[in-house]
Amino acid sequence: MRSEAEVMADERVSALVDDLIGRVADKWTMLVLEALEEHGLQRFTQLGRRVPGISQKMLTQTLRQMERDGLVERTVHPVVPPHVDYCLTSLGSSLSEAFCGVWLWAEANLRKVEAARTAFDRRE
Amino acid sequence: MRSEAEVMADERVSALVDDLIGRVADKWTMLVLEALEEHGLQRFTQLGRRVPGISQKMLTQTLRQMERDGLVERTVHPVVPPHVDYCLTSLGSSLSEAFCGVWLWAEANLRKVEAARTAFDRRE
DNA sequence: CTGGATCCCGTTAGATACTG
DNA sequence: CAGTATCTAACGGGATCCAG
Repeated sequence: MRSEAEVMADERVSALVDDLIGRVADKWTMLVLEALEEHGLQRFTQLGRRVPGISQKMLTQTLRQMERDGLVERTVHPVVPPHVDYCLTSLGSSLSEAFCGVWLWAEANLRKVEAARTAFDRRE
Repeated sequence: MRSEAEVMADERVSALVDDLIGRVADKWTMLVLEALEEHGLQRFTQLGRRVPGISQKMLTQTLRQMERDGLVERTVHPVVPPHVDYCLTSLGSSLSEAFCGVWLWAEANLRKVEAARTAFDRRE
């Protein structure tokens, strides 16, 4: 049988996991992750073009967070004009791989979701 | 070779996929999905307890959206006091399965992320 | 009493302009 | 080029209110 301490430890851990999921299951994080995975090392502005709809602010913020979480490596080249590039760490790569299933799901089930939406809206 | 029309169609599709990812890669959606997958059919309030930190407002909103997208089925029993329960559709189940890799990743790499964070914060 | 809608408020995202 | 600053608009949380 499991001790009370073990149960409490598990609860703390799953709270942390939920927290991490909350961080990582974010629209921009996923999209940036995908852009970095697909096109490899690239610069800030390139990356921005690869993630349609993102603002520079959210791009900066998302990249900072991903860097802090160890998903992305940021390299500053001390030149003028400034040159900064980003690439996935192995941790970031592994997350991207984990997200692969979601991408496939989205591609495969896009039509079903659209159908469900129109059916739902009609029902209103 | 691919016609211009095909390329444009692909771009529209990938925009739609990005959009769908944006909807589905949401903290609360993922957490609700997981709670429904793990505990099966359940009522509004139960579900709320299973997703720690969610407000009733976001629970309602998330469930409505998931219902509209065909991920969740909502059943109202016309009794007093009201009884409403929710369960995953097969589409919802398949998404939950697709997310499975992310959950495993989060559990497996929690420590690495924490380490990366403290290292990053120390560097400041 | 449950499920959920509404209102108010603080936080956050987005657009634009500006800087080293 | 790669951000930061600023403003506004939208969103999330909490309390309250309502219908069955």
